[in-house]
Amino acid sequence: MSAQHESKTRLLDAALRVIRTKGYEATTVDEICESAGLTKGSFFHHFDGKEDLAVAAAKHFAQMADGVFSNAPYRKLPDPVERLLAYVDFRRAILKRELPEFTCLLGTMVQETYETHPSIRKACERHIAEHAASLVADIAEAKRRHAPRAKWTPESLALYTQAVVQGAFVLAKAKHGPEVAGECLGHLRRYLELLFDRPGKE
Amino acid sequence: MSAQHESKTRLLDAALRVIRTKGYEATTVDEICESAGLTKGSFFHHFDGKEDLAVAAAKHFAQMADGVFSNAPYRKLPDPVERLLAYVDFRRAILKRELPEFTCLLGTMVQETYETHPSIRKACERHIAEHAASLVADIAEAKRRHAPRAKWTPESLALYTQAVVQGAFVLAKAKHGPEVAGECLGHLRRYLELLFDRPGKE
DNA sequence: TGTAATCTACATACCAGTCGGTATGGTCGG
DNA sequence: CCGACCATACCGACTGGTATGTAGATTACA
Repeated sequence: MSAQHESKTRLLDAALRVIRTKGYEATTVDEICESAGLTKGSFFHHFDGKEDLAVAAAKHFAQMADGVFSNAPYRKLPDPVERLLAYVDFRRAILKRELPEFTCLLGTMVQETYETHPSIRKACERHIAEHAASLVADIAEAKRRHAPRAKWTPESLALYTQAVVQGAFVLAKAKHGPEVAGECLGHLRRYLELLFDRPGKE
Repeated sequence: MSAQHESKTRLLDAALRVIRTKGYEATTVDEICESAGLTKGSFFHHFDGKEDLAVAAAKHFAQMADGVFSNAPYRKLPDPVERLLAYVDFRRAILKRELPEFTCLLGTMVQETYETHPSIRKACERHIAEHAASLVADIAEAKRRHAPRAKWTPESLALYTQAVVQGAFVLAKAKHGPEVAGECLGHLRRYLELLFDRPGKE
């Protein structure tokens, strides 16, 4: 069980690396195999094909991300607003690495496949929605305390944070550097401070 | 001059349609030719290759978008804050059409090509930056009037609006519908209202 | 000894780009 | 006005390379 899973995991890890760098359509099965140190025979033993791999890679990516965020130290903060702001700060801190290491596989793949590969699109949709949902409880609690009569819903604000993150990645890729993404997250933080009556430092 | 340009324009228009639907790597030259009602001979007469086409398509898209925004009626509003909010509303109004008709060619292409096709990446970067720059004057004036001491720069806020737009498109593709994008633009509008001391309707 | 995992070599299809050729329309000497 | 010439636009069959996926043999292990 461990050996087989290790190979499958190696292929999935390789898929993350390559697809995040070149996109889904431009990555070849051969390249993933080479990057994983395996051959095509092994690949097609574990996956039905490239599309099946993409769906599995989306899940793999989501599990990895979920591990990172749910174990992050800021999760222990007692106040929901603090946790929310710390989430943004945490995302910002991640931007130090290389572009393919901090950008989102789901956003990358869905842009290419939303009309042509429904199964990939649905996988990306689901995992993005799940990550957004993991913010809803904190947002709902923060709203109850600081903006109970506001018209927006916690769900829409959670999705908005994801839109900012995805858009920040697009701009970072365009500018070939993470700085612009950091500034975007700064604006997102300011918005949250304003919504929840934090007298930001101006 | 007109006949030749018409063919080239037909190819560029076709490229916009196809690439916005399937992404850059998945679109084939043959498909663009067919969609334009021309043949490969004509294609390679007008463009050096697929990459050259992508750069030209980025410019073509930017020119088209520039025409839409600079001629939009809201541009005549006297107050810079009003113009800025109306820009967001205008973007929201555009979301009625089909996904490939309102999403951004530049954001789509740059996600795929940022590491592999520097010339395309640079074209996307430039045209996104130019569009953002077209908002800076209004933002700067609004800031001078309503938030002169705020720490953020007009340039960073302009880029932030583009990040939200790009991110909204990514989510719209994931959910296969424009509604979520509209809600994201609603949050963006609220942020601008808060920054410029508009007492939003809550 | 049988099953899952992996390998090598291959088949099949497709795609970017090429190439020789045709059509059109303008220019210029006579 | 005529006809030789030329440049630009366009055509479509072909090529070389590459991609996904297949098949059958081999290994590892239970």
